[in-house]
Amino acid sequence: MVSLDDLIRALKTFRPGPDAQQLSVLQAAPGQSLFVVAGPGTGKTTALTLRILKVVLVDGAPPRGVLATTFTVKAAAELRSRVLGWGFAVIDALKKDRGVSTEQRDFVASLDINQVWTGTVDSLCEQLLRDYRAAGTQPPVLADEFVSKTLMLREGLFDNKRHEDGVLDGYLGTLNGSRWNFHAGTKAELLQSIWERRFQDQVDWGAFVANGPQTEARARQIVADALYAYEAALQARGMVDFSLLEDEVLRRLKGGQIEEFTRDLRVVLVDEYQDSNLLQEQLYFELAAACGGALTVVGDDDQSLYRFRGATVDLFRDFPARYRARFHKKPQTVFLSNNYRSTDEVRTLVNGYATLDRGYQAVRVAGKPVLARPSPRPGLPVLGMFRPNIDILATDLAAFVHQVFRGKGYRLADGRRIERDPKDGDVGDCALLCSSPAEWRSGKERLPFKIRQALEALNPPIRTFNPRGEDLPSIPLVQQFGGLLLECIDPGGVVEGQTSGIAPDASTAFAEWRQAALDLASSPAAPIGLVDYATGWANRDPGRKGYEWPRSVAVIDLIYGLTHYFPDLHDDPEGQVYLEVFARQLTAAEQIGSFRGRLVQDPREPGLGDASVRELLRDFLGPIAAGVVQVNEDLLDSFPRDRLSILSIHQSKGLEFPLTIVDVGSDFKDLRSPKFKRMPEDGGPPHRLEDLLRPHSPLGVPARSQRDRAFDDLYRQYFVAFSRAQDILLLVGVDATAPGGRVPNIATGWDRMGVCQWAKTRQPFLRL
DNA sequence: GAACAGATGGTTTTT
DNA sequence: CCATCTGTTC
Repeated sequence: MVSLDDLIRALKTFRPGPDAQQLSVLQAAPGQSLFVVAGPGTGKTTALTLRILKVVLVDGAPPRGVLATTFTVKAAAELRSRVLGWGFAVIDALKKDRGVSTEQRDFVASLDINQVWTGTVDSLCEQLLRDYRAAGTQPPVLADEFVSKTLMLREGLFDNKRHEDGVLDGYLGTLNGSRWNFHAGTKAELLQSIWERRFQDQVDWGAFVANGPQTEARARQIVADALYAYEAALQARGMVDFSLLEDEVLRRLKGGQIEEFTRDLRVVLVDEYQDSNLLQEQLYFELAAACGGALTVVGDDDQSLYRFRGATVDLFRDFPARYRARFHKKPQTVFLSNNYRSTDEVRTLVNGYATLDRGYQAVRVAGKPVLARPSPRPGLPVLGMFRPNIDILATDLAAFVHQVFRGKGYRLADGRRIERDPKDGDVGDCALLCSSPAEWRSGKERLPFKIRQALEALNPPIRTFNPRGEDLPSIPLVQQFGGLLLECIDPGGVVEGQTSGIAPDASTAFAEWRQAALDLASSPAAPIGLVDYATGWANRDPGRKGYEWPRSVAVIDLIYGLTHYFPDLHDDPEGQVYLEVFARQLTAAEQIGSFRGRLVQDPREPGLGDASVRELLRDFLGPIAAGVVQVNEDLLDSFPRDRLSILSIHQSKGLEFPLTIVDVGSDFKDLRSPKFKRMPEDGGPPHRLEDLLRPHSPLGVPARSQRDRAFDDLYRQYFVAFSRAQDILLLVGVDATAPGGRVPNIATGWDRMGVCQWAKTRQPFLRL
């Protein structure tokens, strides 16, 4: 083992050492539980990584005894690369260090940092079920989002025609809050949320079904039936979804069935703890119990954004008390408040924003310090661009971006300039963060659409990157590609016409897709050879004399064959994401269907071929066409350097941009604009779901009203958005919702009492 | 300036 | 479906 000083000396050979706050995270004894409250840009991954290295190098814990989990796949990958990268560098430096004895050198050389376990909770659970099971049993297959959505739709809703049931309809409609846009997909999502919360909140399900108000009794029973059908469908296929997976692992941990794994455990570290739910807390507590309560949690209550997915920020805020109740020891609280990301101006605005609403302070961690800066870092003022309407806003914003990244820079009134980094700066240094990246809302063009148009109209044009901007089934490329797949699999829709169980939305989209494909095929722009290729598939004609069409072909071959005629699907970043959706959904269909994603053609049994087509329509193309399947988060981990990225604030979590543009209200031109996004009057579906299920959970009913929770969520959202900025933060919106405007809006400095704090004092930004 | 009629706008985020 | 906006009329 080496000393802490040795470790820090080694670290300093390639990066600055830890600051005093980070030092207290690594100094604490391995068995000491830590509650690390880390604001944005304060180096929490750094502190976590260093603690891991310290536990291994200084305290001598075997690397395989260290377990570090985070909430997202992206964060897990980052933590892993940091642990390995710094680990190898530190080991390298120690080997060369003259102050280290031969014995110590041998120890260091013997370490295999690779054995440190990093990943998401779900990947941990999956591995535990796979590696530590009773002899002779099969590990369950994990049903990903694609599979579980498809099954919930098919078995939960369409089976027994529950989607036509008036009672269920009314019940889910109330939970949804509005009949607007209320279709099969929405219902399936609500059912899935109830299913997930049941496990996440550890709900006493029997009590929930039996103990509701009399008027709801039948509705609750139908919900229970639907979820049972979904569960049975998973079980029949030997599958588990994320909720069942975690629940099963918790059960086995409690039953001591995974001792082979837990007996080696020395420390457990959890990142992004503010987005944990009760089930996950129980998992962490069980794992920590195996190593004497050596549990370190890191997070930021102000950045908890995933209530709608079951996150309960109270678990983070109340961690010291909850830990004590379980382990009868006190965790040590450490605040990381030195912000290394942003300029003083941005930091000041972020600090002011977190404390602007009195009601919000009650849900924050007690005694949390403001973000500080060890040494001053003055920059340019925070900027605000507000315009009379969205068209002028889009034009002016496009011009601004163009001047900065393709022109001579943008000149402020005082002469200072905003310029791209002269070395390697490009539009990729800038991101537009919105509450939703959708380009359209009820047939109207939103800012992401208008900014795309405006940027493309400039010289030279700037393209945007926004794979989630459009409704997937209505993207022309998706329609053409999907239409060709349809025509190849089921020419003329003959089998489709005889197939039940295709959602009405999917049928409509299918018709559009087929038309788009036919239009493409008959247009002069049709790729050469495409028609012949597709006709070959449609006629099941191998096109060569002496060859026969195989009895069974994998549809993945068709996908790759067709891709050949759509270069955008592999060359264009957005196209790649769309292709991935088709490939993933086909994999899902393979896993749940009986034809394994294959197209069968058997002259002796014509019914078999039709059945394979039916399965592909229902399980492969149907969910994409119905809009149930969305572009997945981890499909877009890197952003093109030469495009303006448009992303939701949720997607931006954990990222930072030199120039961050936040849409604080391009949609809010008058008081008719949606209140739930700016000044809620009551809670939304996630808050209603909490109130519905928490009475039957150990968590108990939430202490705050739905409305207050809705406000809290909005403050957190814009806190995250504003704190992404490194150098320049630019807030954009329409005049009506600018501070002093008449449209109340949390994002422009209003508190929940209806007072605009930013209008009372000097505005915290410079108007452009 | 009040009262009325007809038009308008419109639920988000996702492992 | 409903709150709000806009225009018209007195």
